[in-house]
Parts: sequence; structure tokens; C-alpha cells
Amino acid sequence: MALAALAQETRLSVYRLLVEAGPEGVSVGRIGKALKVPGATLSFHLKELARASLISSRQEKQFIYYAADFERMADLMIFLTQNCCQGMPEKCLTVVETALGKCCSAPAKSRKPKRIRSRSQKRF
Amino acid sequence: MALAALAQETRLSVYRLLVEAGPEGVSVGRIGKALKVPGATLSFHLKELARASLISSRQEKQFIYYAADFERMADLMIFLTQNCCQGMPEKCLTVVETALGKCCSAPAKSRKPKRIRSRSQKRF
DNA sequence: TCTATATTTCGATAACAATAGAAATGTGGA
DNA sequence: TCCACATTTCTATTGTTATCGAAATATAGA
Repeated sequence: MALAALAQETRLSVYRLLVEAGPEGVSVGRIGKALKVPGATLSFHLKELARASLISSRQEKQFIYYAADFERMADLMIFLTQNCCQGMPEKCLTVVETALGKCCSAPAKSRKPKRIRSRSQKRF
Repeated sequence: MALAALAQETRLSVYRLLVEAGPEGVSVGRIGKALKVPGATLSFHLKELARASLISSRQEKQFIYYAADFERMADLMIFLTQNCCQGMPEKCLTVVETALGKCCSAPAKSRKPKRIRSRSQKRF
């Protein structure tokens, strides 16, 4: 369900936007403007992401802010790597340590985030 | 594309079977028997996973063995966690370190793999 | 209360994905 | 070469998902 939610270009863009934005979240209107998605369509996709618990919402004044759920993100990664060690622990460790390294090592080196890949590719 | 490939129950089962099986891979027939999927259907899904580069195949005698591509798995995890640190590095580190810990720490403690979650849930 | 703005629901349409039987193809061994 | 088996392609059918305009609903401030 979480994977299905992410397996759609618009939704994946929304999710990644929210992951970058952090815990405070982004209002529906701003998401729509940033990604140029009509309201009805965006609402549909936000509901889908929320149903998968990948994002959550909170109301503030007349705006609704959506934010990524980072624990859920971790759960998803755990799920994907589960039992990968069986019979080849060193291979698996390499794989996951690489992921860890590229994501989070030396986070404070530069203010500008280096964009390792451009945002919209069909690869994922 | 990789996410879409995994966002389908049968394909996710196939992928997880191959992740557990390791680099030697499993033949189409054995996968089909293990998961009780008719040949035509299985072939369709294997092609889909291969198109997403999540698995690869090699022929050996009359059998075709499919195996998970672990580097691709790492790439996917990198992609999902990319830029997650921006503005909240400590939150992100926690998340990913948790994933690392649960997947791969202390891999040699017991022979029997502890199944942390039961295999088929709709959650992912 | 009235108005402006934000967001969601409704509804119809179009596009795509999954399924599996039957036929075709490929491969190895006798 | 011929047979048995493994796997894939073909084809038709069914079900699911994405899209977005228009209408409905919610909220804040005047």
C-alpha cells in the first residue's frame, strides 16, 4: 500500500517535496502551485498518501498542512531490506551502509544540498 | 518504475523471495511453485521486475534463474532518503540508522531468521 | 451574516495493469 | 531427430486507477 502510493509520479513528487520540507509540512495550495497540479487531482493523491500513512495533516487557520511521516519512511526501508542478510550478511551490509552513507553522512559539510540526481526521472 | 514494479503483491512477493534467496537466484519454475502463480502470470511479472532492473536473469541448462539486484536495492533506498536531512539532520539520521540496525546489526546471532513481521500484509 | 479563499467530494471519462488459457518457442537429453 | 519439459508470447477479458471540471463544504475575517 505504501509502495503503491509512491508508485505514481505525481504522488512521488508530492512525497519527496514533503520529505525535503521537513516536519512543519506544506499547505495544499503551496504543494499544488509548486508542482502545478489541479486541486481535485492533488486532493485525490494526498488522500492516497495519507491512507498509506506516509503523510499526515494538520489544520492551521484556513490552511491544511501535510507533512511526511519519517518513522513510516524508516519502516518502509526496514521492510525492503528485511532478511536480506540471510546467507550473505556482508553483501547486505555493504548495500545498506552505502545507502546510509550517501543519505546522511557528513550532513553539515555544505549549506547547499548537493542534488545527486535530478528530481524527476522514471527510474524510481 | 522500480516502485511501480514493487507496488504489486505478486511482484513484491517474488522480489522478497529473491532477496531472501540471495545472489544465486531461483528458477522460474521454483518461484511459481513457491508462490503458486501460473506460468504466464509469473512471466509477466518477472519481465516487469527485470524492466525495472530490480532483478536479473541467467540461463543455466534448461532453467532460467532470476536473482535480486542488490545494488539497485541500495539505489532505491538512497533515492527514498535523499535530501531528507535538509533542516533536520538528526531526525533523518535516527530514521536511517534505525533501518540499518534492524536489518543488519548482529546478523550472526541465530541461525533461524527471526521473522519480524509476517510476510503478506498490505502495509507496504 | 456575507464574502473570499482553501480544500474536498462527485461524477464521468480515459488510460492502464493484471489475469490466465492456449499456442509458440527454446533447450537438453535420448 | 524427436520428445519432454521450461518458459514466453499472444489474446481477450476484467478490474483498477488517474484525471479534472463543476459543485459542495469549510474557515477566517470584515
